[in-house]
Amino acid sequence: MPELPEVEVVVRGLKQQILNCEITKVDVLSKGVRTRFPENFAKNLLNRKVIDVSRRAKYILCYLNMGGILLIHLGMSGRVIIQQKASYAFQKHNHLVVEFGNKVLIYNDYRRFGDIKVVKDFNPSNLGLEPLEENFNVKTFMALVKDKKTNIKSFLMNQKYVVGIGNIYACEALFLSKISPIKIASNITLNEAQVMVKNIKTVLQSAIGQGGSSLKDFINVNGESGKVQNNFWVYGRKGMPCKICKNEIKTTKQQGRSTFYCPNCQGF
DNA sequence: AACACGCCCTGCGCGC
DNA sequence: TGCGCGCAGGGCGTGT
Repeated sequence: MPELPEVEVVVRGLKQQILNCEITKVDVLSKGVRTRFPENFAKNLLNRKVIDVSRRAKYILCYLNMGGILLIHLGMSGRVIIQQKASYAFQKHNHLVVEFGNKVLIYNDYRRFGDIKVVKDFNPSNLGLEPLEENFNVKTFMALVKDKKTNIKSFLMNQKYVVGIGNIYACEALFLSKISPIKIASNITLNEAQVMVKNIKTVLQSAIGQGGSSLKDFINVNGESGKVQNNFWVYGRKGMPCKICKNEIKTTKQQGRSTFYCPNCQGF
């Protein structure tokens, strides 16, 4: 599911729902997701208060009092849902239930590509620029693409350069920028970089405003779907007419993932 | 070093 | 109706 906008939507929902709330009970319902829950996982969380919720890349960071961060990554199919405790009912693939008095936070993930753990701090050295921050700009973008022999789509999706962009928003940003997904990153011109930086910010920001993209899995903490999927330019539109030039949208594979593009608009 | 690929999982839609 | 196949938004480990 989740790229930057979807994770951001979840983070904002969590802020509204569990900020300053104390963890009153933790139910571990499975062995874990991508990695196993450690022995002391539940005990570590008990009686601690959520003092802030933020996002770094596609990670959700729930800061706890007395130090430490509950770190959640949604993988492909992870969902974080907040419900009234009274209306909670077990669903298949629920892995974790964290109670905050009369509210519960549920982590559900059928593919188990997500990750949940408590960490002391979170400053990974392998995460790149936040695309919505000011230091993601033409200058930093040009510095990054310099010498990169990989194609621009793979570059955009590589979290060590720019974070938060996955398959959907890479396709969408490249389409809006009229750039071929197979263009070699180092061949990006200054003019193209300007257009791309602007479009990446716009696409992500607009998706946040629309509550994210819900293909099949994504819902926010209140169980609601996003709306971006109704407005994709190219993603998922194979064989359909380009919304700009009416030519047929095509797909190709890059690094094992589907790329959607307009051959006419993007020159490929 | 930089890059490509396979794999971790479950579920769904499609063609036969 | 049922089965097998391919495919799905991420990220990591491994190989070249």
